[in-house]
Amino acid sequence: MSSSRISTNKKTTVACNNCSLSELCLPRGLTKEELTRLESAIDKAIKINKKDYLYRRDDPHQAIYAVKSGSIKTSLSTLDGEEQILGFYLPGDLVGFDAFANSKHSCDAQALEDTFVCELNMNSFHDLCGSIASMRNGMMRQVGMEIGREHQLLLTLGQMRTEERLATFLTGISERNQSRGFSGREFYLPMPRHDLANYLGMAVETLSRMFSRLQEDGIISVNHRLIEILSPERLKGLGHHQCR
Amino acid sequence: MSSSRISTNKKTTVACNNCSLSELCLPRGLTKEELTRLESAIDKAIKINKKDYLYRRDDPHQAIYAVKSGSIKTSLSTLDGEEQILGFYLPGDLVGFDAFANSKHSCDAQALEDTFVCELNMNSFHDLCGSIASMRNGMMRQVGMEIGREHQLLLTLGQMRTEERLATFLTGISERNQSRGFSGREFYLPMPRHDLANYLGMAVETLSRMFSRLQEDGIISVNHRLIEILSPERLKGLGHHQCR
DNA sequence: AGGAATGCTTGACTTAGATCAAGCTTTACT
DNA sequence: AGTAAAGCTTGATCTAAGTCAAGCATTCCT
Repeated sequence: MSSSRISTNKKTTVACNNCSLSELCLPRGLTKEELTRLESAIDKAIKINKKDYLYRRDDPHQAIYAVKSGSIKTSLSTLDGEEQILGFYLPGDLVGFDAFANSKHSCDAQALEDTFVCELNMNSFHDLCGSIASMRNGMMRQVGMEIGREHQLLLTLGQMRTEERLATFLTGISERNQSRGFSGREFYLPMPRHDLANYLGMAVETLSRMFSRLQEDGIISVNHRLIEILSPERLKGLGHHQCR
Repeated sequence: MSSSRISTNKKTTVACNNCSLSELCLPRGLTKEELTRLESAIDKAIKINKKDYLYRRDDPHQAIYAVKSGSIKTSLSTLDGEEQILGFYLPGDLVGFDAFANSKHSCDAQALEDTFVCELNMNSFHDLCGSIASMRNGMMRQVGMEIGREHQLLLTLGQMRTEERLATFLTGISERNQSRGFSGREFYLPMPRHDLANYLGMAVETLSRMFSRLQEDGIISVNHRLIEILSPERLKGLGHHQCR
């Protein structure tokens, strides 16, 4: 009813160097001139409404996206109507590398809540990667981190029992939030139980039971999507399968 | 005893344009001059003995490797001595992208059998990516394919029952062999049951039972590691969770 | 060639987690 | 505001797959 605010795909004027995420999503060591080039190539603060798709499988690869606020999930859908969630992308994360193989996206990317992204279109991407070495390296690093995240998830799905999967996930989110300057002790999960269960390869009921268990054990406190970590040590200790 | 052949890390003189894998591992559309540059940057036919490591976690990122013959498995090891196999790399595949995140390998890469690889060291890699656009694009495509493979495995581990996992795996190997000009009907699996079971997230015993089941159903014929696919259609039909 | 170790298969039994079912709470819609 | 629809939790039951155990086949080593 209120809303004089235009809220769909409207560019705003937040400059990259004022953006709190610049240190996360931009490669370091650009010259002033290079930074200007990068900035001018980026479309800023595009809004994706909750449940809308940032892109869908088979869409042409138009851009790489940086999540500024909100969150995105990527997933594969199967012919029989099931889905497998591949990743959750939070502020500071880059999305869109799945289309590198053949210039078409190979999965869906959907907003879990109203989300703002910055967008670097692929033409500019190619230009910048061609002419700026640190840009190329920064992107390689990002792709490598993406591969690393997926390896971690494979380990989770392949080796861990359900309780350990959840414990590892929560520890990961906590540490991630902390490293971004948010609270690692208390945070909201942006995704519904259904999505988290799918991501962690278990039934919703099992996930719910594991939340309850961790709460009964006094390790966390759960209030719907608000999680408080009471004992980070014990939570982390449940992750037996940490990488050597 | 015999062996006048030196068999360790000895360069041989197979030129890239004579290599049957060139069409697989090289980006298309290089000029003659660019191809020469690439060729001279590549160390050819380095032998990795069975069970030796091509690299280990935390090793510095020295090169990208192309499997010429033999096979490589990559894996994560956990503190409690478990491992999760992340991928099997067969002739024509590229290995080593796991070190993109921080110039150190994030997993182990071990030869399943005596294996020959070609090696493109990272200095040359950076040079070539900087100066040759099609080289850059080819590498991006390869990284994208790597991400796609991992997505597929996540779907397998997250959604499929054990029989379907094996069926999907065998169909994949079969199609891959076919597309490489080998037989899609009959082939040897390069990995022991133990490794395949780990990769597919199940116990060895379960894997063995699933092989037996598929054989009893007349879908495949199993003779240790030699697999013959009797009914590709029925095998593929067991993969309910194909991507939309 | 012989023995040890590794790899694979099959059977019997157990269990972690799925499924089914119900109720309760929060959010969304008109 | 009031109702419908999602979302979440807990309990009871069932089952796919894990574990334990044994035996045979193959490869490796001296």
